[in-house]
Amino acid sequence: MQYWLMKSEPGDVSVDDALAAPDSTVPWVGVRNYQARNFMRDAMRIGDGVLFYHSSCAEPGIAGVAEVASAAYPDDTQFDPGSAYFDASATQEKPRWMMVDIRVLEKTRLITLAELRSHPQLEEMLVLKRGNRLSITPVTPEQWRFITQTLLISGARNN
DNA sequence: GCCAACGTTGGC
DNA sequence: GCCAACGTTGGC
Repeated sequence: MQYWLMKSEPGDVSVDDALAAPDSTVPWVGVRNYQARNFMRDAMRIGDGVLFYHSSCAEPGIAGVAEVASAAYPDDTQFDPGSAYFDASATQEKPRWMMVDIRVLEKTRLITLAELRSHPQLEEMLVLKRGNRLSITPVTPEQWRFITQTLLISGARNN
């Protein structure tokens, strides 16, 4: 069992959008970065924990808890010339980009970037590192526990 | 919209 | 394989 943080632009796919989908599950379309793809293709397992992060928006932060709901499979938008995610060098025989399905388990209070940065326990989180641009990053068990237990459960009483 | 930081591309 | 130029990310 591993843990991940996955960024999505809420104007594209938000936690609410995922919850509105059948089985609260959405395909993680559009990853076009090799490192992020490799995480999905090589390291993710069904049932892994996912922090659903809203990025490139007014209030960036963790907005939900989710899980990996499928093995990796080809992202069909790479084959679609009409898609913003089209990749001319990908073929059906040799797909370049993969994705997994993500099932949202719970919409949480928004844990903002500023709040995440305020906790020394989280200072090693990759998503908080200077210049980080990876849309998928591993989360340690300790970080996962701190966020899902301390911030979301204990913290929920204060909200 | 700005811009720092990083990833990718492509000429050599 | 180097590295400059370019494109993208994403917070502010």
